[in-house]
Amino acid sequence: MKITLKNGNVMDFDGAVSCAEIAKAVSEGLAREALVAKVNGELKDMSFVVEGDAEVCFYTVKDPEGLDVYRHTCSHVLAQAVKTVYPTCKLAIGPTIEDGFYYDFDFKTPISQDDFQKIEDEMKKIIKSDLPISRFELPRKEAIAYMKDLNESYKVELIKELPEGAPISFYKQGAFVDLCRGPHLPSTGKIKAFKLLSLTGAYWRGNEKNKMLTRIYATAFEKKSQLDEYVEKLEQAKLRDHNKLGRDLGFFMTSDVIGQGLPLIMPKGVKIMQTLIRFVEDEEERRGFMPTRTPSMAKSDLYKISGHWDHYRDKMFVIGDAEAEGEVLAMRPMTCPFQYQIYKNGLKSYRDLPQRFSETAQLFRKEASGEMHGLIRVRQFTLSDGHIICAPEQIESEFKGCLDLSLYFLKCLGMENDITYRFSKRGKNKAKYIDNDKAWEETQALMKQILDHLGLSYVEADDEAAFYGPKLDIQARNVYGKEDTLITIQLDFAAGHSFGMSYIDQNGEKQTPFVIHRSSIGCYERVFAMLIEKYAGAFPTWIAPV
RNA sequence: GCUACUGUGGCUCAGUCGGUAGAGCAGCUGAUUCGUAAUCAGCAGGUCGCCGGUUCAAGUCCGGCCAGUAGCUCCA
Repeated sequence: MKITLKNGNVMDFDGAVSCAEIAKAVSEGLAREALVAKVNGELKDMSFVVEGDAEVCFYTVKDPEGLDVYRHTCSHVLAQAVKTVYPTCKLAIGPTIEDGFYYDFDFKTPISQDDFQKIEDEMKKIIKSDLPISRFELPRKEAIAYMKDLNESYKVELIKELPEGAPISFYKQGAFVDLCRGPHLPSTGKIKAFKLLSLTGAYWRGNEKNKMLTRIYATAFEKKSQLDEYVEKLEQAKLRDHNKLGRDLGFFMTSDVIGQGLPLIMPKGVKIMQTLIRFVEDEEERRGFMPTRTPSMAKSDLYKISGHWDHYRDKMFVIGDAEAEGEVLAMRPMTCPFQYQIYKNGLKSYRDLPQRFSETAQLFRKEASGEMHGLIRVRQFTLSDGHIICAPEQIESEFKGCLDLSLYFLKCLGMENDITYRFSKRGKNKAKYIDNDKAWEETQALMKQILDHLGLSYVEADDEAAFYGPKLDIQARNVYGKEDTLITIQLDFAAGHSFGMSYIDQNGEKQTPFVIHRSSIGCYERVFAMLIEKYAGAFPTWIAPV
């Protein structure tokens, strides 16, 4: 049978051979270095036996595929070590992630980072023993019984949800067996450099209704020097962290008695934010936006029309008691419904459209207590918000105008190359969104069409839309590589109808306009944070048009 | 909200088995006058996050709360 290698060479074998044997036939070096093989497009263990003609290529720890398998095996070593030290704990899942891997455990008694040394020592023993790793499959019934015997209830749950007919594979190293699709390294001794990084909580299957498990984050590299470099990189990132640097430089502070998510911007910080805000407002005006100044709170009546009362109430600061005072006000989480009132003040002709409103506003959102972070996630924030009320045929050009404006600001800030686009759509849980299937489908299709016309490369994300429409998020990464949204452009298909907005078209007929909800800067505090990190606190003379 | 951790002078941190606070840097004063960040001497500076409990005695033990960090969930 013929084996075609990556370089095009074809090798002949008599009958079935394992990937390891093929590698050995190529060279001793490859046999030593290869960690995993791709056979006809599928990643396989080195022990996988090829039974017919096939295309085979090998990966070492220097390849992304190899490094991924290397880290995944390391997560099994972690699991084995934890099971050895804490035999009563249960295993959940242990995938690789960017820059490392994690494993989720359900411990009988909580552990702390002080226990890391013990676990790392045990991992070193497992690696030193160079345990061979072997794969085996079991039929569903036996697989479930097997994991039940081991009291691994999470694994039982996982097996039960595997599709009918899918192979149920296990990997065994020494006395330790774990349910896993694989592939894995040939033996534990291949791992050279690893480190446990942090200990956190994580819900089983990412659902907050489920039990909170204990997650150990870790990473592994080919060489100790690369590991040290990575740890050093993390240390360096900490020095640029806006939450440290911004406080050190006197840009902002927080106070126990003021509250979570309510940073105080200090004089030096205000100067920078103020310069930025003035620049943005001037540019908006230049591009035909009309400024408004609307209240920071309104009666619940307004939010009932907009849908916030039904879809967003748990995120709002509600003031007053309806029964005692007969009136309930709420701090605004968005400016939308306020500006619509201004549009509605007077009859509009098609000649008036598009109407572009802008406002630098303070918004208030009751974020859950654990979600606040420096200037990135706060309960009161400032944004240059705005709405474009237009005729349907104007949507595309207006959308493009919004994007142009946003990109202009980012360019002035030197961030034009730092951003990514995210097209956020409605998800399966329809209860979270305004109920109108047809409008959702149409609006999402329209938005996709606009994005494609613009030639944007974007990631599509389900179940991340605003409750009233799909959105384009313009995101940037913080110093740790975590993405956050800086600017959004949303299509609000329902606002025209729900607020009774209208205009008279050329035929003298009453029409419902379309609404684009957009921000020039989605959150000045967050942009400020990103700038502190980007420029390590040493701001260039960027607050000048380019 | 959930899990884990943290909270001592402006900053970085000590504080052992409970015996009512300590260092370095910064600051101030003086000396020195050039020391590749940080020369020498002296001085000053603390409701030990807050509230309560145990105790003869709490920074230290226990409970509650507040705030911060990592992550989960959520999100601009």
